[in-house]
Amino acid sequence: MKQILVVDDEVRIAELCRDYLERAGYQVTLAYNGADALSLARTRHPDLIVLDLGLPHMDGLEVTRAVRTQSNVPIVMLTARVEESDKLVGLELGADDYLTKPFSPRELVARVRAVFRRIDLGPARADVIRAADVTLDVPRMQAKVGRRLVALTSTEFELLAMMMRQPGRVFTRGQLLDAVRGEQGESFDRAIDAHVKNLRRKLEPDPRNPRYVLTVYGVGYKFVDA
Amino acid sequence: MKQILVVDDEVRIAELCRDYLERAGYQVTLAYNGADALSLARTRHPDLIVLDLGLPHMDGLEVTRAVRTQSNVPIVMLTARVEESDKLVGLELGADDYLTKPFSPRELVARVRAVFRRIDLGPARADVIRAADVTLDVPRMQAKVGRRLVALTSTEFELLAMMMRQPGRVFTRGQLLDAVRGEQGESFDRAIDAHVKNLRRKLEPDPRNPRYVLTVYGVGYKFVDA
DNA sequence: ATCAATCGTGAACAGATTGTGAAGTGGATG
DNA sequence: CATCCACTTCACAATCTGTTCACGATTGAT
Repeated sequence: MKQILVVDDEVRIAELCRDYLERAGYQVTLAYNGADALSLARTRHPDLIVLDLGLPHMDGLEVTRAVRTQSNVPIVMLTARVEESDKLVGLELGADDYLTKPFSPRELVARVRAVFRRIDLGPARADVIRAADVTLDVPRMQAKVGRRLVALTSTEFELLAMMMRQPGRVFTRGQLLDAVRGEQGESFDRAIDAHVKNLRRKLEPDPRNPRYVLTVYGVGYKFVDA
Repeated sequence: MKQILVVDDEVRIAELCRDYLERAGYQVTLAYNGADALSLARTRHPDLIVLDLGLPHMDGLEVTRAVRTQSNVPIVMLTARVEESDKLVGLELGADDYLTKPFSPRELVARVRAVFRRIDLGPARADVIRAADVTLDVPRMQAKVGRRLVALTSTEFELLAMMMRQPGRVFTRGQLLDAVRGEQGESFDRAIDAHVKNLRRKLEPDPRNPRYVLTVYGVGYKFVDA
C-alpha cells in the first residue's frame, strides 16, 4: 500500500486530507511543522508528500529543498498564495503537482492518483542502473551485459542491483541476505554463494575469472568499480 | 454539450447564472429548492451542479449529501457565508469548488470551465495501443491479434491495456488489481491469475506457451516487449 | 611450505509460486 | 423472478526457485 505524508500546520485541513486519502486506499501520516515533516520523511520513506507551502518557522520551500537532497519522492504542493512565481519556484524544486487553497479533497485525491499513475506506469523515468558494461532496467527486471540480454530470477536481480547501486563497495553476506529476504528468516550465508554462482554463470563471460562480481576474501562480495 | 443544473432559491441569481453559462456554451436547467434539485439531478444526470448553500427547507449541504449517495457529479458551491468552517464542511462533502456571494457571473463561468478541464484532462491516454502484433482500440474496447478480432471482457481489456502501455515492464498482481478495481476492495491476487488464464485462452495461439502475456516468477506478469 | 579457514560447485531437497478446471457469488438483463 | 455472464474463490497438480549439503579448490597467515 502506498504511504503518503501530509504536512500542514492547520490541523483540520491535514485531517481532512488524511480522511480522504485513507478512504482512497492510501496509508497516511501527518506532520504539523517542517521539522517533523523532515524527520518523518527520513524515517518512514513515504511514497508521496502532500506539503503546505505556508508553514510557520520552516517554509514549505525549505522543506522541499531539504527533502530533495535526500530523495526523489514526489511532492504535491498546497498553497494559499496564487502567484505564478510561487508555482514556478515550487515546480522547479521538484513539486510534481500544485493545488491552490481552498481545494476540494476529491481533487487532491485525483491529483495524487495522477502522480502515482505517471510514476508507476509513466514513461519510466531513469530507473536504470549502469556500471561497467552491465545495465539493469529495474521496472523491466531486465539485465544486459553489453548488448546481450540476460534472464535473471528476482533474487538474482535484487542481489545484483544492490551491489551495482554502489559499485566497489563490499557487502557482507548478511547485508545481501537482508536485502533479498527483507531481513526475515535466518538462512545460511552460503545461500548467497549459490546465488553468486548462478549470477556469474549467467553474466560472466568466464565464470571462473569473474570480471563483475568479485569475491572479497573473508568479507563478502562487491561489484567491480570503474 | 455539457449539461449544468443550477440550484438557487433567488430567482434573479439563478437566471443570471443560466444566462452566462448558456452564453458560455452549456445547457442549463434551473431548480429553486432542494427537492426539485434532487429529482432533476436524478432524472437529467447533469454533468455539473451549481448549488447555493442557503436554500430554504432543505439545506444545500443536505442536498449535497443526498446527491453524493447516488453520483459523483462535480459540484460548485455558492454561499453568502464566508466562514472558513463552512468552506471546510462543503469541501468535506465533496464540493469541487467554492464561490462566495456576491460573485461575478464571469468568475462562475471560469470556475465551471476549470472544473470541466480538470475532469476532462483525466488519464489522457492514447486511443490505440499497439505492441507486438496486438492492437487495442480503447474507445471501442476492441482487441485484435494480427487480423483476428478478439472479444474481451472489460476487466480483461483493462488488464491487457495496462500491460501493453509499457511493454516489457513487469507488473505485480497488486498493481494489476489496482488498475482493474480502482484500488478499492481487497481481493485475492489469484484473481489476476484467473484473468490471465482467460486472456491467454482468448489471444494466445498456444496458451501453454504464451507469446504475449508472460509470467515473471515471484513477481507478476508482463507483456512481451520488442 | 603448510594449514586452517574460506570459497566454488553440482546435486538433491523442500518450499513457494503458478496453471487450471470447477464451483461459488453477485449483479445485470429480460 | 429466473437466467446469464463475468468475476472471484477454491483445490490440486505441475513447475520453478531458493536453500542446503558435501567435497574439492582456493586463499591468506603462520
